[in-house]
Amino acid sequence: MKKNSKADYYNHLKIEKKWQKFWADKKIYKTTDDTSKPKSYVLDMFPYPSGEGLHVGHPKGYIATDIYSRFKRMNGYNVLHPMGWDAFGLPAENYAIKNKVNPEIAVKKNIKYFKSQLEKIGFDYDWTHEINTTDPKYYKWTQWIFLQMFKKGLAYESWEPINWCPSCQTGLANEDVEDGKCERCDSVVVKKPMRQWVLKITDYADRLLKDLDNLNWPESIKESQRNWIGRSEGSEINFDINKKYKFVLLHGWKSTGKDCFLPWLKAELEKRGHEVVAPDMPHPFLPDVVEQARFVLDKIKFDENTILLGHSLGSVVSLRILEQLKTPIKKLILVAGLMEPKFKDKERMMAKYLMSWKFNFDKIKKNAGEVVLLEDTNDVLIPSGEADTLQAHLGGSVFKLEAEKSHFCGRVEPTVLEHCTDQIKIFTTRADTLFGATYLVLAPEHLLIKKYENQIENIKEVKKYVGLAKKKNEIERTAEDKTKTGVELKGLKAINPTNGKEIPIWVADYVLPDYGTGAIMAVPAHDLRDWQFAKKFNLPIETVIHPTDTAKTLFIIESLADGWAEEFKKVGAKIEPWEDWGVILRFPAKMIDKVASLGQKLLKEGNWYFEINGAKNLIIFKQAIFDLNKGESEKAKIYGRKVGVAEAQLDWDKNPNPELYTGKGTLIYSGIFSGISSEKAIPAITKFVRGKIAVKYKLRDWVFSRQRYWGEPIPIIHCEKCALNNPAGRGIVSVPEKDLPVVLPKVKSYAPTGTGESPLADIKSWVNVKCPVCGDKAKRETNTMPQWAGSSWYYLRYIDPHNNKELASHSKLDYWLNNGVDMYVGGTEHATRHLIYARFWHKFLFDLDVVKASEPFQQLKNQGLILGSDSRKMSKRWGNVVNPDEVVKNYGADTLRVYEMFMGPFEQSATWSTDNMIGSRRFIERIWRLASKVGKKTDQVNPELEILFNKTIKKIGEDIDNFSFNTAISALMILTNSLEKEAGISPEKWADLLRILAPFTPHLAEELWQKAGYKKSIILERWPAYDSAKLVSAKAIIAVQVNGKVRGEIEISNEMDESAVVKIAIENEIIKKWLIGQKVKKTVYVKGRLLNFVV
RNA sequence: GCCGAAGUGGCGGAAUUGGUAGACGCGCACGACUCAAAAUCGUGUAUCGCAAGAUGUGAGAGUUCGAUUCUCUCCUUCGGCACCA
Repeated sequence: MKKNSKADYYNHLKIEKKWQKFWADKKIYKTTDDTSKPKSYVLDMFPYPSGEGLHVGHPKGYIATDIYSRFKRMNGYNVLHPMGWDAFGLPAENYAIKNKVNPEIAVKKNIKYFKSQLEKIGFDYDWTHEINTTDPKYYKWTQWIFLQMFKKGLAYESWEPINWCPSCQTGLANEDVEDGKCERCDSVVVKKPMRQWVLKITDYADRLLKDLDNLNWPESIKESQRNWIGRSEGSEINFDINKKYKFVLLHGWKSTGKDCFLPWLKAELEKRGHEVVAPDMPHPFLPDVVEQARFVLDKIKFDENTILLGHSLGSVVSLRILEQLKTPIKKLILVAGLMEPKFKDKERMMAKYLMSWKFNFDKIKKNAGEVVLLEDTNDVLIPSGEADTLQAHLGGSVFKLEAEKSHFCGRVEPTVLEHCTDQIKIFTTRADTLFGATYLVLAPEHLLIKKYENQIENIKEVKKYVGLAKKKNEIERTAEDKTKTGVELKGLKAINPTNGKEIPIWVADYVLPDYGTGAIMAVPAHDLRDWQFAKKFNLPIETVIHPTDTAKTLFIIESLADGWAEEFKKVGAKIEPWEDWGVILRFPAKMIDKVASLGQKLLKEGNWYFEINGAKNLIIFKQAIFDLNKGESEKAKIYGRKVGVAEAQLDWDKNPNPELYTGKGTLIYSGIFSGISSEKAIPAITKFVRGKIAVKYKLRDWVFSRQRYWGEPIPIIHCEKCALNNPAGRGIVSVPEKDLPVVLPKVKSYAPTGTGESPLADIKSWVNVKCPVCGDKAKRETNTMPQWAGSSWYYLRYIDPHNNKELASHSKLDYWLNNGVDMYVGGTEHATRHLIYARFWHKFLFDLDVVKASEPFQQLKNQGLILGSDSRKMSKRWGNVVNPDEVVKNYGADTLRVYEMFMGPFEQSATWSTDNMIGSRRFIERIWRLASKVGKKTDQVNPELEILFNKTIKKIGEDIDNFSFNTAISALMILTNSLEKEAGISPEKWADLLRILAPFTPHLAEELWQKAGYKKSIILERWPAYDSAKLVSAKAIIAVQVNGKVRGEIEISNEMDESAVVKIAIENEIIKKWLIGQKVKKTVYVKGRLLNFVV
């Protein structure tokens, strides 16, 4: 008390209040749009203003951005560091329901409290940029963005079953569900079919994934997003269904024999077991349709199992035939069909006069069964749109395709074949295992089950299973110890396209309806789930992949010259005779190199060898000679197959007890693909079975409707009259932009109705409106947007928060967001929701040319949690919440700031300890006391201090840039410790210290700055520069090692070269002791660090 | 199961183009100041050992003159995804 007069006492309450008022009065932190300066946009994830207020964990990120933004200001940047409120959402609404008050009121109160808490910590926010997502002036633009998405087809209505939380009484997005439970309340989510608005985020899946690579974000967040998007590349492959039909194929004008795809189609269909008749028509060069129809009817019987296919003029014949039938056929396929003489070439226009073009379409329609119309988009003979005309008379489905040759004149027309047979499309990432597909599995929701209802023998059993599966919720369906259930669709079989084998079709709930095609091929030998299923239901298991690294390698030669057998045995080969013409050598894969070099020697002695497809198979032929160096490997392979090498491989590894192997490897038992690697087989087999490479994502479209009150109304109007006028548009009319915002009305009851309608539906005066298009009676959409809507674009509004013409001015957006937000800080909990949604919206706005950069947040940092003193998450439930107001009151805002930054690495979680905080308080008080030394004369100048100052200034700058605040503060403490040892501090050094301290402890720095006689705010000062020539001291103490162990220390000066340093070292008494009697083999000198003697 | 991050004193943590492990802070011990206490200041503080010295960064191996840092195998903790074909 005697030493410290009252005025000298560090009174944090007084000082902090004083400077907070000063900053506010002088508008120190006002952001300007001065575009001559470089900009730095520093952003915090804005809080949801809950009733509980902030706890000490919340400000951790805000303190970091505050330090960072102050540092940027001092380095000449124009800084935007705003704050606002994400205030829509369930807690406010639930509070409103309970207390029967408008949530607006609670939100206002909470914001006021939050703001007062933040202001006490001394942040440099420019409050003139404050925003609130529940302000109609703000959500006007949220609605506007929604409308732009609607216009582009990215917002659509859907009736698909969605996740419904029975407790929150609202639909949820996929992202809101964790382990089948509602993320918010932990209730088990159920599937509920209902009308909802959905945003097509999947259109952006590829870009959302790719652009992650260039972001300066924590790897873990990027990885989470990659997992969430879940891209997988695979193949879509069609499996024919084995229903056998009688096909009647009718060719067109002149298109007989080889000029047409029909012979090929006939062969393909016959291969699949169908009966096919393809008659050659009479007078093909001068056709008479009536005559041809009669000809066919005389020759061929039609029944309910017949499929009639007509190509070109053959389609006209088909129509004539159908007119005359007594009973309907199965299916009519018209390929490049026509019903009027509309040929483009003159010769064929004769047809107009050759025959009658009048048809009894009622009769035809009755007899046609299922109708399929195929049109070539590049048809040179008949005009486009003919299929549509036919459809108008016959019904059925039109497919507009690109034929192999115009007018379907290719000799091979796969698309036609596809429409002839019924198929199941599957998605697989392992097309290499296709030969091992022994059954198919459909999801219970698969449409095919309904289509084949009449042909499934056990349809009752199937329907029962499907019904049960649909009732199950996500948890029941996926968890349950993963026990497999399922039912076979009896009477139906699929055909494995690789080998034509019939395989059973099952329905099982382990196949999900909304991923891939909702159907899979099951390869039990190489997939765990299929394996479990096959074991349970006793389905065949066929091994087709062998692990490459453990594979025995096969080696076939015709005969071995003398001595060679011995050579091969030496490298571990076993030799057996093969067939009646050669021998097989088997050897472990790891010996491949040695065997190969023996093979090389054989080659030189006049034998020839080749390697099949890079698999570790070595095959030598004596009689056939193929020189691989002359590019004859293909020929050699063909020869190999001819002499049965591929077959030999099939026999080689037959295992009566197949085992599960899910890895990739070398193909076996896969026909001509045997011996090649999985990687090569995937595209090759896909092509072989006419599948196509396809990409699937796990990401689902964003369910955007909430059946709750407290959210942005979706700006859509439903009009029945418009729906009648234009059925395709379904009467969905967007609210005209001039009528935005659609303001959330006041209601009597905020409680959700539970019926899937929002409480807004009850307000007749609000719901009933005039249709903006036709003026008729219409109704407003009553769903609201999810909480994530407002936060998906808020960083844009901060830039120009009061603009009532646009969401923000173009020029300001260009300046502040030319490369996105520079620094974004928040918690990891937003990895797969806010951060994906915001990227999606930003990319959409980028496509609209609203923003310049394709990504919103260039750099992202995640703050670690602050846990309660019991190491649990701070929560009212545990009673471990610490209110920053208390800490600020008792220890001061600056102490809180230093402590939170010094607790540990920024991204790591740390346990709160009020005891530990005392260190930060002491540090601040030590600096306070240091002020008394300023200007006092020092006895002698300390050159080391100069070095330390320069080093510290450099380090702090780098550390702030890297968010390494804990080490920055440590460096400040080291500097302070050394200054305490000085008798006096020069005013210049003092000013430097205060300036590097200012971002961390702004109140303290301002106070001491003012005391030192400066008038302007310290935050307007420039960051001190360091002298890079003064970073290393002239003298250094280095370690001396003997054989890598530290044995002593010596003092050297920096200019000394190695020999000088060695000289000092060997004269050192302690070192000497370790070198006596030893011979120094080598010395290693690391400049300024250490010297090592190797003895 | 797949992917990612991490494991260092009593505690929070520091140190990476491979170069003195434990900076800085908390705590603790002793001392100074005081009638006394608090505050403050000083000294010490990885482990074993009186010492010389030995050991030591989750475990084990390897590369190297030298490894917390690089390679391999394994263990533990945390996070993401998960019947996703």
